[in-house]
Amino acid sequence: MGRRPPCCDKLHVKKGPWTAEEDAKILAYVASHGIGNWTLVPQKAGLNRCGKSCRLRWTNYLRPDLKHDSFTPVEEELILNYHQAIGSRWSLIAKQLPGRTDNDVKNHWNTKLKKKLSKMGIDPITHKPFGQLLSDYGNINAIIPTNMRPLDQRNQEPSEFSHADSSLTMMDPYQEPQTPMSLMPAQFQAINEAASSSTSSPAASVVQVNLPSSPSIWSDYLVGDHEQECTNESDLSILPSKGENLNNYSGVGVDHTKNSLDVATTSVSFVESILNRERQMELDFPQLLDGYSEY
DNA sequence: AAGGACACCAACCGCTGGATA
DNA sequence: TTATCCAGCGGTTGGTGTCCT
Repeated sequence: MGRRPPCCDKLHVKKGPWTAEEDAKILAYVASHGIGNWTLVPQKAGLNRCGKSCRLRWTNYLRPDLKHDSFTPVEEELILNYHQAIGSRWSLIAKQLPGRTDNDVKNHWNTKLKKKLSKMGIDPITHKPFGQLLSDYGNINAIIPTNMRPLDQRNQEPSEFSHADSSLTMMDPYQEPQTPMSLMPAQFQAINEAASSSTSSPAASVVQVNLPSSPSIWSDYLVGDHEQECTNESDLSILPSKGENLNNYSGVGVDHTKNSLDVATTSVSFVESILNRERQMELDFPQLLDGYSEY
């Protein structure tokens, strides 16, 4: 690809907060012309703004279908569950929340939900308790093949930092989930398929393993709150029934017939999930790695 | 009352992939 | 096939309001 020129003359366009007058111009333009080529909008609407800036103002603030009130507990729970499942794919998550934009969801996550999880002692990236992450960290040596360790460590078996419970070191990432997520809508299959079809983020490949595996998820700590909030049928309709097999939601090319190992029911660590997943990919798709062997 | 710390969120930046000439 | 344009995306920044000392 050739070098892309700037979308507008950045030195001479206005930046910063939008005025009511500018908003009115965008609204008037969209009302009469609809949404089309945003690069032409500033010129046609009489705005001294970058077209991209106009598009963002419309999509994130002016669109008539947007909600401007605060997030409800149900919306928050959905965001948390989707984030645990597919990572920071804000646009995909926002599509499941009518009236919310990816920017809204992202901001709410960064300012509220991330901190909320941290305060509860849960890592907002992996959605696992910090204590478990620390113990899993001690097991890294145990799951790295000997020939991949630094030379000076190859004769060492699991280090002194290893978790006392050896069952954690041989976890099967495809094991059955032990605890249903309190909110996991039926649309999840679709969203997860969308996530898997995208190549822009590595999250999906990790998520499909990570999603059903943790019995210690954030919502375990919120049962009381959640039960209070979800009192009407429309809320409850999106909940999996008690004991429902959440493998239905984990989709994305995982062969759950691999659950033949009768392993402990404790969860798989984030790192283990990645390493196990990569090993499985090597077995399933050896041709994918052909090109890398030269480097 | 002042001002520093913090929280919130609108807006920007830079990158990517799809469409098209 | 290549170059270009555009929309969409996620990460980051900066302005503003609120709280606390």
